[in-house]
Amino acid sequence: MSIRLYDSLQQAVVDFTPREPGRASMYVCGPTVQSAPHIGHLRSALVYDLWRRWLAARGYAVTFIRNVTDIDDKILANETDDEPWYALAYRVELDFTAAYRALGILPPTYEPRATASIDRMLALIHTLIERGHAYAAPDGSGDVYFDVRSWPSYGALTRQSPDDMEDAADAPARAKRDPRDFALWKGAKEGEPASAHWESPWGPGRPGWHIECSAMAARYLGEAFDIHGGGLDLRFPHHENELAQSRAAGHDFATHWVHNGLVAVGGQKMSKSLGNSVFAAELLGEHDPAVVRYWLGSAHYRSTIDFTPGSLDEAKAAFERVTSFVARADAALGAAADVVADAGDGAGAASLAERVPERFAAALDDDLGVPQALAVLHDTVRAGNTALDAGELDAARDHRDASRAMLAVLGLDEAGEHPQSGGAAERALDALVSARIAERRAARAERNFAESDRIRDELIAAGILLDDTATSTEWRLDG
RNA sequence: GGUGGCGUGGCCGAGAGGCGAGGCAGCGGCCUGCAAAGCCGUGCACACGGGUUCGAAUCCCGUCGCCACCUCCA
Repeated sequence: MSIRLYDSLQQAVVDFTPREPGRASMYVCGPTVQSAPHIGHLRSALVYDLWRRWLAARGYAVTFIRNVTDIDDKILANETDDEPWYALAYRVELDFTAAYRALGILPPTYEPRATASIDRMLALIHTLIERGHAYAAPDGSGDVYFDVRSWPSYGALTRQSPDDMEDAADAPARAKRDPRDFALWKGAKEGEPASAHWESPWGPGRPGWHIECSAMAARYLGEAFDIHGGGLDLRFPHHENELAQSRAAGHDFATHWVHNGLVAVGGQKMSKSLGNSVFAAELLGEHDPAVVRYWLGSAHYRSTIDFTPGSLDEAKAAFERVTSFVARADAALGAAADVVADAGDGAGAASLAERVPERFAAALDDDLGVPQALAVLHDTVRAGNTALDAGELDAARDHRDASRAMLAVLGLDEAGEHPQSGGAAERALDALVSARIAERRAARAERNFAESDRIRDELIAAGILLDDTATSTEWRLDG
């Protein structure tokens, strides 16, 4: 029952083999905080959140590092007179944090910013030069490049040979030995703010994009760790370059490489030039975040998921099928139970995997098969509803508890709470609605159906749906 | 030019040689005063053409179409 995952480097589904028994270390490429988060960012974060939760549920003590790239060409390009680059980066980082939080993405063990590890990057660059895999540009620019030709296995991750690659557009203009060489360090240029420059042996400048991840992964996870994750679009050049520079520096680096599929919009790639980006703020503002989470998880993590106008409506219907069963079972069984445990770290959560059906666990063990796991969840819901219909409360309780545990593993558990059980506003609403329900029941008892239907229609118009059971009437919001 | 992926019922979306995952929508039924919710039933799906096999959506060959990456990308 070991966990299996698709390793991009080996290009095969392999057993997850932690370096230390019982521990799992993950490094995930976080965002460059240049502009507002979109659904692609959300999906990526969600994928690794699900991996992390499942590893934790399986009893691993997970160390999860996700970086923030807070110094970069594009961040500098987006600064204004009123907002310096670092303020922009920080503001956008807060947007990301808010979106992650809304979606129920657990905070990483640590979230390092690139600008806080410049010294580690410089040390790594120094090592690469010493080992003959990097060189300072001879043109006085202050740039330092990785020497692709000095590293024979360059291209291993994406199975490309440098000879077959298209030349970098900027290659001829720079003092590179090979057009494929990439910048480890970028010398300061005219017009750049002094606050974006750090001292180095090659003069003032700032780090290239890729070196930060190599440096921060080593800093917080060590020179070798278990899983490196990121979006499919980062495979090349970013991850290829990370791999090359870390290995060339003598680090074993990641054992496994995991890449998540991208999000398309109406079948098209989402891009700034097409102007079809769907931003986190609009998505989370217009839809229940739990529904967004359900939708983003409903396709396998490695496949492209397509956002279409009806996507979330369908996800909402499917998800509410589950939550309404849990609510229905709670109402029938009395007080809610106590099933949900913390899924974020290994402690106390190990038994969570034991509370989910075996088929559910097997699906997640097999390269995080969330779609198959959701099928098990829906099967459980059907069985639970059948048990409730038959008045088999013990069976219903088992199915409800199993459903709760599955929702917890998927990070969807908070959304399953009864709306009536919340804060003061909800208690007030419940009191008002319950009064109307009592009036309707009285009307029904007198077989005054015109009146009872009028009350029901009035509530529907207010966005409140009624469910009659044999003994009572439950209400829910038409969210 | 190089590398990787995809094409499954009205829609979404798993699976990977032999009982038709699951969801949404539809239709029929049960329940209900009527609804809603729920339950039961209902689909002869795997781009196309060959081949291998007792048996192919799944393996092989070819064809067509779509997509991603090749130094901005989650």
